[in-house]
Amino acid sequence: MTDGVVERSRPRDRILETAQDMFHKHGIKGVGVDAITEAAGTNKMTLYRHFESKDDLIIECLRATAAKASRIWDEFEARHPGDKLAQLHAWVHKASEMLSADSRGCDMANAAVELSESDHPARRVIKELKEAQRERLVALCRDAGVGQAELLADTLSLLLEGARVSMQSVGAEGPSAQFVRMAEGLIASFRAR
Amino acid sequence: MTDGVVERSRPRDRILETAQDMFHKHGIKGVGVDAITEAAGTNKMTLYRHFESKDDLIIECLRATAAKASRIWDEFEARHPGDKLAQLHAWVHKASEMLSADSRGCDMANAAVELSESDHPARRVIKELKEAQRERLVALCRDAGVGQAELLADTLSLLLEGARVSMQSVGAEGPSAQFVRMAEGLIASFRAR
DNA sequence: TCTGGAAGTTACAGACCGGTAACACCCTAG
DNA sequence: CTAGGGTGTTACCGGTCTGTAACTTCCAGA
Repeated sequence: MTDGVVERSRPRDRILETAQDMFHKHGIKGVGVDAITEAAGTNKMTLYRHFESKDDLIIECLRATAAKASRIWDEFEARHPGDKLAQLHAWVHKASEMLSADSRGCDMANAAVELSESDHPARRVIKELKEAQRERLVALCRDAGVGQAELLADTLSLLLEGARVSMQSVGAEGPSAQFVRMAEGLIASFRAR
Repeated sequence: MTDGVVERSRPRDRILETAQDMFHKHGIKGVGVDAITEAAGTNKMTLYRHFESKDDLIIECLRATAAKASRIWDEFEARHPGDKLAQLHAWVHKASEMLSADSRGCDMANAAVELSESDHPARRVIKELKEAQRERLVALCRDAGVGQAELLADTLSLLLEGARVSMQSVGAEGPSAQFVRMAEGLIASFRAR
């Protein structure tokens, strides 16, 4: 289960899943299309029959990642229906859980770092997806009855983004280890007002 | 003054300065040694006479960047001698200033994202330099008389790291726009205890 | 003025990159 | 059974990458 996703499903799905995994682990510029297709148990021609270019594949991977994240958000609502504050705490808990489980951070943020050309087609996609996530967190904070919901959401957002990138520089014993304490403290402090 | 640093100084210095600039703007994997030497007004052989490899050059660039940052810290002490709280506020102000002036974030964090191989020689250097910066911020918070200095320092650190990476994903109008408000609010809140 | 070392020049090696052409194969729908 | 679309295979293109070899030029210090 390291790199080779060779279950029998349709080649396009295997390529997408494998590419997501490899881009995440090794970075976008650190993985060639040959390596992806080989790990997906197929070949380069099949990749280019399903995706216009590597850039196109990158974009589809980012969309797939965002869709996964969206499903996790749906779980919060399913587990704590109507209780927005509980959902916010679930968000903090889940974020911390994912920090512990994986040290390669956020695919979209990493892609934004790697794809420095300002006109790269993936950049507008990254921006769109990140903005959607931001709005969702703002809405959650607002519905949880917190004053200054935007500010709390943005602060939590920066904290998490920072934790994910700090993990990659200094490891799990660095500042990111205190993420839950920071986030819970902030929520309490904003609610107290 | 975009890329070409062709003033007459010693080739090694020109290469180092140019490489820093180009790695920062275009990413490490986005710049080849040929492009660096050309922009530095020299050639590849000269580069390899002064640096063992591209990896070695990367490491020297990171050290140079950290040295620059260290000089900025020294300015805080020079401008507000003894007044640690003023220095902390100066840190916030300077951080925000640098966020506005540049949207490519922290070279060390970016390098950690790009160089995903866990045994890359630059990784331990990044960790060392980042840990030194963390200790310096912790000391500043402690000397400023803040309770829970470590927690404040780590929170500020994650906020800034997050702001720098968020800037690259969603731009300057995103959550990072509130950095000063967040940081000042945190400092006030920690001091109130 | 002579000399030694630093720097510049050209060419190249060997690997990898994204992307394409041409063709053989297989499996399923009709 | 047959036709056709999806898939696999091989070879290739032009470009870029890090790194090296061999040679020339330049310049400062004795």
